[in-house]
Amino acid sequence: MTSIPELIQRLAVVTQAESRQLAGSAGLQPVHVDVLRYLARCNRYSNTPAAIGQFLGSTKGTVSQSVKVLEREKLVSKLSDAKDGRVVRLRLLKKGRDLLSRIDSESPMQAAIGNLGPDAQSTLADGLTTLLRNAQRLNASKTFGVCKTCCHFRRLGGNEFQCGVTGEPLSVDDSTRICVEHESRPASVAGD
Amino acid sequence: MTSIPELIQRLAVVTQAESRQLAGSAGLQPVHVDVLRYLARCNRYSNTPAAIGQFLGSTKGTVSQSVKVLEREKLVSKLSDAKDGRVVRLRLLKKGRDLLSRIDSESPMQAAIGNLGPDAQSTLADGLTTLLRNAQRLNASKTFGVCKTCCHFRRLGGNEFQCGVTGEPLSVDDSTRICVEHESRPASVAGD
DNA sequence: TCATTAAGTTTCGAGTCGATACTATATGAT
DNA sequence: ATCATATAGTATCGACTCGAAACTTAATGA
Repeated sequence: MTSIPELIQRLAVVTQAESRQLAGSAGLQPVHVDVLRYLARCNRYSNTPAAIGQFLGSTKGTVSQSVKVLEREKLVSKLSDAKDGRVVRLRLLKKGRDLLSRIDSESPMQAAIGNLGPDAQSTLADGLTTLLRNAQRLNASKTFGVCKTCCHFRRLGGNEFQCGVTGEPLSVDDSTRICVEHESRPASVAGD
Repeated sequence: MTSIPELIQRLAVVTQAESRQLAGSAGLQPVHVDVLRYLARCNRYSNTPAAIGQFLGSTKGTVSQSVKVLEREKLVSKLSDAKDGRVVRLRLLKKGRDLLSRIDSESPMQAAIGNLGPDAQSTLADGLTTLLRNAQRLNASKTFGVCKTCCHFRRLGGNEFQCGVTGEPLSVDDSTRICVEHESRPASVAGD
């Protein structure tokens, strides 16, 4: 019986090694793939270098460098925000999207999860979720959840939603995307 | 409900950020701590640069560099093997051991796991173990388990054990240490 | 004895990463 | 309106990782 920290570390090593290999086959570093994956999952408020830095736990300097590489490789494009001239908006280009799906389809880790059986998957997901929430709370790090699970998420009725922070309407698709502004709802249904 | 790969990735980011901070406070990189932790857990057959490389999924060149740093910082010492002049044996020095325990005691992730409750912990450990085994099998990577769970582990009777590969006797302590030569036993008790 | 293999080291180039200094745009208090 | 301050991002530096390749030394085997 191995301890949980050791298991997580092992899993992280395997994941990292796999990521290095898959990213390397495209001439990239693991972080670059992490950035692409984030951009594929985040909502329209969260596609900025600053948000990436918070999501990946790195500084703006590092993010700036990484983005430069991705831009050079035509995987991502920059455009500056219309309202605030300081902020840069990042767009995942087709080449980036294709790269991501290729990588995901070749990932043995993904396959390993698929081999797990639905029950095992859902209990594992539950355990990991609680652990992650705990760790994030103790580390005082952002939760970065999906819109739907945020305390500012308002259901207007039917398939109409609204963000309590910006007041903007949200589509069904919006509601499943990752947001920087995400705040967990005070544990309602989730097991403790 | 977030997907398992995403949960693992989030957990890895939090762990990595935490590790960077804790390692950084000692003037080290995360990898250095990983090496120290491995040396604290491995058995007498497995304290070589080559084994570290396999355990951490990096090349011998990289390991050589990292070990050089650890040696410079007096956290680890080298001595060459008596039987085989090519192999280097690494010893974790007191300063290294102390650093490790300080880091572990300050880790919010450790605390988060502690907050989990015994039942949640054991089901989580089970899920992670199966997932890890699957991933390792698919990645054709070494399992690196503890002696006790190896297919070459022989129980002689009482507290006397033996390694089927080297033929050497193993103590109780030996049997709980990580080994490079580890091979999983063909799934006997472990749940699928 | 000589080729081959294995364990480590060294060096190189691209890149991460934290730190720091910097630019440019927004915001807020007087 | 002005000026201090905060925020988003960029640029540069030094220590380090990492893969690759060349190299050294020691073991192994035909």
